[in-house]
Amino acid sequence: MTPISNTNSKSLEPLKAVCVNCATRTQCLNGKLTVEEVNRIPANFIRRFTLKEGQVLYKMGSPLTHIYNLRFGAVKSEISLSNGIQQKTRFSLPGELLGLDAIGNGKYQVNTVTIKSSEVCAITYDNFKKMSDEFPALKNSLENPLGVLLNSTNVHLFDLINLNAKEKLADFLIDFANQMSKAGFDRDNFRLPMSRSDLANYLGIKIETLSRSITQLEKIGAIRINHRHLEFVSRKPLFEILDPTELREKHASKKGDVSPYPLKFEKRKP
Amino acid sequence: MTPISNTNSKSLEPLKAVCVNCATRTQCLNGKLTVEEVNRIPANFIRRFTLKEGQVLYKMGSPLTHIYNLRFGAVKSEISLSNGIQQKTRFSLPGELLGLDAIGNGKYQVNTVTIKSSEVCAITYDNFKKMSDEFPALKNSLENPLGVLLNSTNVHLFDLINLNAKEKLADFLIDFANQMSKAGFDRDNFRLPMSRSDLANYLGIKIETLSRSITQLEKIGAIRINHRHLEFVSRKPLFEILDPTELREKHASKKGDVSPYPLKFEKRKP
DNA sequence: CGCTTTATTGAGAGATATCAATACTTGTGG
DNA sequence: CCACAAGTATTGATATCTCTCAATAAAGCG
Repeated sequence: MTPISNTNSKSLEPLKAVCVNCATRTQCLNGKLTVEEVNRIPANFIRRFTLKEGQVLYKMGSPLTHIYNLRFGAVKSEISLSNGIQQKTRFSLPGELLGLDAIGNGKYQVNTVTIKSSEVCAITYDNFKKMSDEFPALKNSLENPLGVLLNSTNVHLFDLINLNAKEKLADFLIDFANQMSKAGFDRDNFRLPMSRSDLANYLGIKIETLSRSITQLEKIGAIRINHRHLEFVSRKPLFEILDPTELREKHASKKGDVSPYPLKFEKRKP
Repeated sequence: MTPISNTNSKSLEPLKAVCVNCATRTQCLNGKLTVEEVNRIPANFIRRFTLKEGQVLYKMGSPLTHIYNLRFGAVKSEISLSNGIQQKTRFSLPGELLGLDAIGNGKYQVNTVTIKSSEVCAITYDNFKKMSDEFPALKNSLENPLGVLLNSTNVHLFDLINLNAKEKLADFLIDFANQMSKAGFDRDNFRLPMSRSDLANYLGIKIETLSRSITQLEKIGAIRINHRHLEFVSRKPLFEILDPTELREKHASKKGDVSPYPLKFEKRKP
């Protein structure tokens, strides 16, 4: 795992072409700019480069330099303590910003490591601020992705406390498939980018427990998993695991505003 | 629990006096403004009011209107699902901003409820943006508290996954005592503002388990608890619970930059 | 003073972790 | 091309921790 500065990074075409045609631009920091404005961004502000699987994008504890946009590939974020303990906090797919964890105190709070070969754009935080000064549309454009990240962290926290192993897995699979779909992949048939070990760690369970949960979901005819290849057979049993009383449909289906929380626990109220 | 709009809220003195002398101003949204600038804030932008214990400041799902600063008291934040399930996500003390959870998608993501009588300042999000336009010092002033909140949520997430009940309690007590101290209270002797039920829910354990953990910490001579009154007898056994190898001292004591993570797990590396 | 709520304690049940054995995958070198 | 080694995943048996259920005690409140 080599830090970014050691990689053979090279900028490609002139910036204009790069950003304007980028598939992830709407989710990127310049998403609110007009095409004309994007073309005025100084070419040297944006660096684009590739990373091989297992390479480190930035390290926990190092000072905030860049904010990144993941264009292709997949990245895991992990807290990494000096005694070797690691906690996976997030799996990121194309279109997602990386580095927001450093906004709070100027240091990155996690390691980010590619889990497949990836392509990333980088802008320095300082240059982004300069852009914010020039383009009013960018004024608060970090607030929103930060807020979105905060919300999704809170959902993860909720799930960790309130779901058992099988439910955690069902919830994760549904959610991750949606993210895959949003990133342009098949929602029902794809390759999981992370190892069992990383996934178990993320879900707060041991790999043996994860393995058993996978077996259970296969036995009820919800999914088929072959190593990292995942196929959804039927989502219905997954939803039933997460919501035996089928409250989900009732509540989620107004205004298409789906609650991020699994509705189970029909039994008792704490 | 009555929403804020139903409370008899009245603004007090003219704004100048209010903000300039406020003990929590440095942590507030206007913390980066000069005294002169603060005095130019339109008086009607800031509303200050009191809430009795158990009153709702804002409700999950309602549209973002205000950002709040807690001046006195204590507030709990909770996810609240339609089937009655609740998850406490945070306990806030004076000086903390409230409402940041709504930045992500324009709706508050939690209920906030006072757990003792409190005093709060409110500014509408729109008016704050107007202020941001006028005062360059405010340009990115939501980014930082958002980032700080994100980081503290990630620490909470780490603890929930990696600590057992006794460790969760020890970690919480040390951390909360520090927050109390920062808010101006005695670090070693104070009244816990939350019920056992709320605390257990926050820690992701049942009240019986919490009660047993309290008993254990009392038996090893770390604390004395009488209902909500907490007294620290010695922090040493608490740190030993969280870090049997005493790595914490070694690593935390350079540059006063204390790691937010408890260092235990000297045994195995996942 | 009784009633309701909140907290503590005990005994047994249940879920996940731990330890251990086996199978499968991938890569290497003869 | 096969044999072997190293890493990864699955499955089984047992241990451990927390939950659940239940009883009791203490505190707050009308």
